[in-house]
Amino acid sequence: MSGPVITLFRRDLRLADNPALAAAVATGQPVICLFVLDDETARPFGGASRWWLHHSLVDLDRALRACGGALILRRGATVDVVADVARTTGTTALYLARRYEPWAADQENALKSRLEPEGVSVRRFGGTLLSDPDAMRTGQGGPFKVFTPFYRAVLKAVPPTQPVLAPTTVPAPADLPDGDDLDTWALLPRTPDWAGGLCETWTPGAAGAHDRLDSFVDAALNTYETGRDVPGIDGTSALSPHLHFGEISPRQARARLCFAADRQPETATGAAAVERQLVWRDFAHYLLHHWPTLPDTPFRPEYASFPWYDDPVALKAWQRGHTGFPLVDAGMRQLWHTGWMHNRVRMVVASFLVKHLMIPWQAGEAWFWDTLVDADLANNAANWQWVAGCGADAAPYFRVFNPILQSQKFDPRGVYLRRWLPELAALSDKQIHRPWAVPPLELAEAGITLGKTYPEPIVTHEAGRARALAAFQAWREGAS
DNA sequence: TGAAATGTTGGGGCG
DNA sequence: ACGCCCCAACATTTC
Repeated sequence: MSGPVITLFRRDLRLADNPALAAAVATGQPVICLFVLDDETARPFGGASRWWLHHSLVDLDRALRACGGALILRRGATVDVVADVARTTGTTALYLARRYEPWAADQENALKSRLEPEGVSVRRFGGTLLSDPDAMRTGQGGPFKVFTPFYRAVLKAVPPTQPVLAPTTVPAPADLPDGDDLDTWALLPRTPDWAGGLCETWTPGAAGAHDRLDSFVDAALNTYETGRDVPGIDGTSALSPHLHFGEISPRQARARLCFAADRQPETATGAAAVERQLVWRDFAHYLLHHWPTLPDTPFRPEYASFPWYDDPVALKAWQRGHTGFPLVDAGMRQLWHTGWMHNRVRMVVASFLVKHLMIPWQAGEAWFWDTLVDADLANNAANWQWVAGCGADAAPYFRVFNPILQSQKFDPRGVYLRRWLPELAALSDKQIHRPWAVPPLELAEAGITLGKTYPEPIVTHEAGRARALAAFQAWREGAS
């Protein structure tokens, strides 16, 4: 009688299309499903992520119980915890999905070197990304630094395939190892409980992920290519947190889009555009895998000497949505309330922080890390660096988003602005994008007192833009 | 996966 | 008829 095997769940909190779990079940041995809360090896979860993780673990445990398994929860350094569970249960093999954070390779190697001398084989699987970052190379043999060639290479190397079905049973060993009670991890906010908006917005877990994908395919896929830029409608998939925690795999999402029955031409267009976004996700993880310093250090090293400002007052105004620019403030308040922000608005608020306020992108990255339910080290770092101009294939520093134009262009009726800034709701569609330019009488009629009910702009667009461009030019001349 | 400044063109009003 | 100007529309370049 051989001992059990361990499936280590990390960012793959699902049963279907989970290669590591499928391989563990295929051994025919009992399977110990283990999740380790490891605040020692990895960067600790942000607040919003902890809320999501709690509910996702509840859902995964429920799904496992429905097919004869159970989820064992432990806390500590992953290598120590796994070694302990393996020793006390007579485990013969460990199955896990690879991760690509800077610490991941070390951790996976440490698991190998600790467990294999004790007779526990370690097998790593994919499933978190569409592509294998080690397999994707340019013609010269180096790693990609530009998105478009990477995108083409991924589409060529990884055609859409059908996901693997969930196992019907996950046989648990007769003697389950001890695990923590999830509530003792205190992942949910207590005093104060700020999670109300999150609860209203999200259903963490695999079932919630597939419901979300279904409703997206029904309601928004055909218009995705243009609708994805309109923050006032549900034009995006909003799958990001589900993908981050692996409640749904990118292959599952892609297959649902690409193999949809009775596809119309616009369905194919929308599917291709979503697929492109999934490859952006792969690209961010690819960059992080090959450049582990991406979360802290500019990809273009010369940016280390860029003269960023240390401005805690402006940073706080940005965080709280008190900049005086309606689109920026609406975005930051959507983030605070729901743990998520529309992608178009993310670009605008990020550009505002690093250009108009000249605050380092790392400060924005840290805030997003704490407040986003989809906080993801790879996406967060790669995208902040992209906006700041110091990333791979980045927008140049002088590309400054105009928060007023973006507002007029993508939210012309002020639908998004009114949803998140009710204090401006009485302004007209024309005026709501720039309340500081509204005549005093009309402001009064709309019940607005600038500086009281809604802030004055903390910097004008023209001055902020000019300051950023001047700093950029002076820095470049000084560097050369 | 910009925006603003600058340059070019062409239609139409008008002396 | 012609030249001149204005300006919108579009293209290019510059930040």
